Amino acid sequence: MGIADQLAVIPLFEGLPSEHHQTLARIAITRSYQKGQMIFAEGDEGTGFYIIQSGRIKVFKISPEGKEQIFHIFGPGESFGEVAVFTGQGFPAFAEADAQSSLLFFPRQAFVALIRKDSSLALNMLAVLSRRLQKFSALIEDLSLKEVPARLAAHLLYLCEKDLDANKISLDISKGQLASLLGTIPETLSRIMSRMSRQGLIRMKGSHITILDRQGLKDIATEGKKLT
Amino acid sequence: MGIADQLAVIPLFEGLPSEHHQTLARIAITRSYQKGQMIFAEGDEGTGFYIIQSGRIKVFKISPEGKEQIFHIFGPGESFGEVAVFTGQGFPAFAEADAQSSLLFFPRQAFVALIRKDSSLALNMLAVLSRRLQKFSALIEDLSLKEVPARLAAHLLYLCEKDLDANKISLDISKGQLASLLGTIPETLSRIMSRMSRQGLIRMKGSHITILDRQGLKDIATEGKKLT
DNA sequence: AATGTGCTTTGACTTAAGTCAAGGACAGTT
DNA sequence: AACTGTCCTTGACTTAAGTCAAAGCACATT
Repeated sequence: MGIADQLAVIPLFEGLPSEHHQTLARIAITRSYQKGQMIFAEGDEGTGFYIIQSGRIKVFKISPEGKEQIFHIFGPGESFGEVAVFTGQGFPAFAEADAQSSLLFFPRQAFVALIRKDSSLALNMLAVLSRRLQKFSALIEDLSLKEVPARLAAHLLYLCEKDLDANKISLDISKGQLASLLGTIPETLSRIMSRMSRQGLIRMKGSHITILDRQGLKDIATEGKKLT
Repeated sequence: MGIADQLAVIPLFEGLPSEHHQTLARIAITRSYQKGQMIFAEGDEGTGFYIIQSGRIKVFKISPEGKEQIFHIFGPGESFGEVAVFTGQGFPAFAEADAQSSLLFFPRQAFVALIRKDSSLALNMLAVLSRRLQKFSALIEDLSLKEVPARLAAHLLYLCEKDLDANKISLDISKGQLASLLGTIPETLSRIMSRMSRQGLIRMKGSHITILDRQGLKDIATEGKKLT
C-alpha cells in the first residue's frame, strides 16, 4: 500500500480529493525513531509537523526539578507538532518516541502551500486543533479544579469507553507514565489505586484493571465525592 | 467607522481582501452584555463565535465546590468560542462579561462558508488557535510543574513586558481574579505577594505593583529557586 | 461624616500530595 | 534456579496550599 492510500484514511486528510493525497505523499518524508529517541525539543524551530505511521509518541514538558508532565500520548494516524507550523515560533514542548516508531514528516512551506489550495484540508486541520484545545481545557480543569482521585476515576472511565469490552481495561502505558499524564507521581497514583481497590471500586492485577463500580467512579470523577 | 473597517484591523482578519471584510460585516450580529452577564455556558451548542468590540470577557470553568479557574481574559479585538465552531460540539467552558461589553457574533454556517472561500482567513484562524494552544500548554506546565510563587513571578514579568513602562504594573483585574487566573485562591495569592514584598522583590500599593528585583523574579519563575 | 458592601489581608488550622528511602514483584537473561 | 534491572508499592515524614473565620481597608452612597 502506497503512502497516499495510508493518508486517505487518517482523519486529518479525510475527504480530500485523491490528487491531494498524492501531493501530500510526495512532500512527506519518512523518518524512523528508536524508543527513547527525541524527535524535537522545546524551543526547536518548527520546520514542519509529523504524522505517526506506527509506534507511539509522547509530548511532554519537564520542570527544572525533573518532574515530567505528559501532555499527550499519540498513536498511529495522529499528528503532532502542528502548532509550531502555524505560529512560526518554536515547538512548545518536547516529543520523544515511546516505542520504535515510523513517522511522516511534512515540511512547513510545502504543507502551508497545500492548505492554501484546499480549504477542506484547512477545515480538517482546524477541527484537529480545536479538538486538541478541548482536551487541553479538560486537562487544565483537572489540574486546577480536581484532585488526583477524580482525575484517575475520569481517566479509567474514559479508557473503558473505547476499550468497549464492558469493564476490563488493560493499560498500554506504564503506571509511571499514567501518573505523569494525570499530573502526579507514581507513589501517589499507587496509593490512590490501592484505596480504590480497598473500597471495591476497581480490581487491579498488574496492568489489568477491572471496573467494579462504575457509578462510584463517576461520583468521584464528576461530583465532588471523596475517596475515603 | 463601519464594522468592516473595524474588522480590517483585528489580527484574525488581517490581510484579507476588503470585500471579505464587507461580507464578514454583513454576517456579524452585534450583541451587548452587562457586567456579570453570561454569554454561554459549558455544553451550550456552539452556533458561532464572538469578537470583542469593547469590554472584557472571561472564559472559565467551575468545580463542583465552586472554585473557579479562569482560562483567559479577552479584550477588544480578540475572539473566543471558536473551538465549538470547528468541533461541532458544545462550548467547553463558560464565558461571562467582566464589564459592560459589546460583541460581534459570527454564525457558524456563514463563517465556515467564508473560510472555504478564503484560505488566508483559514490560515489566520489556524494561527489564532495555535497561539491559544501554546498559551494553554504554558498554563498546563505552570499548574502541574510549578508552584504558585513561580506562576505569579512569571505573570508579573509578563505584564511588565507589555506595559512597557519599565517596572510599574497596574493590575486591571481584581486580585481575586488574578488568583483564579493563576490557579489559586485570593488568600494564597495575598500571602505570596506579601512574602515577595518582604523580600524586596516587589513593592505593592493597592493595584499598583513595582518590580524591584527583576532578576530575582526571573529566578523564581524559571529556575527552581524558592521564595523564603 | 457615617454607613455599608465588596475586596484584601492575616491568623490558626487541616489536608492532599510530594519526598525520601526501603522493600517487593516481575520479566528477561544467563 | 539464581541474577539483574526496572517498575511498583509501602511507610514515615514534610510541605505547599487550601479552609474557615475574623479583621482591616477602600470606595461609593446616603
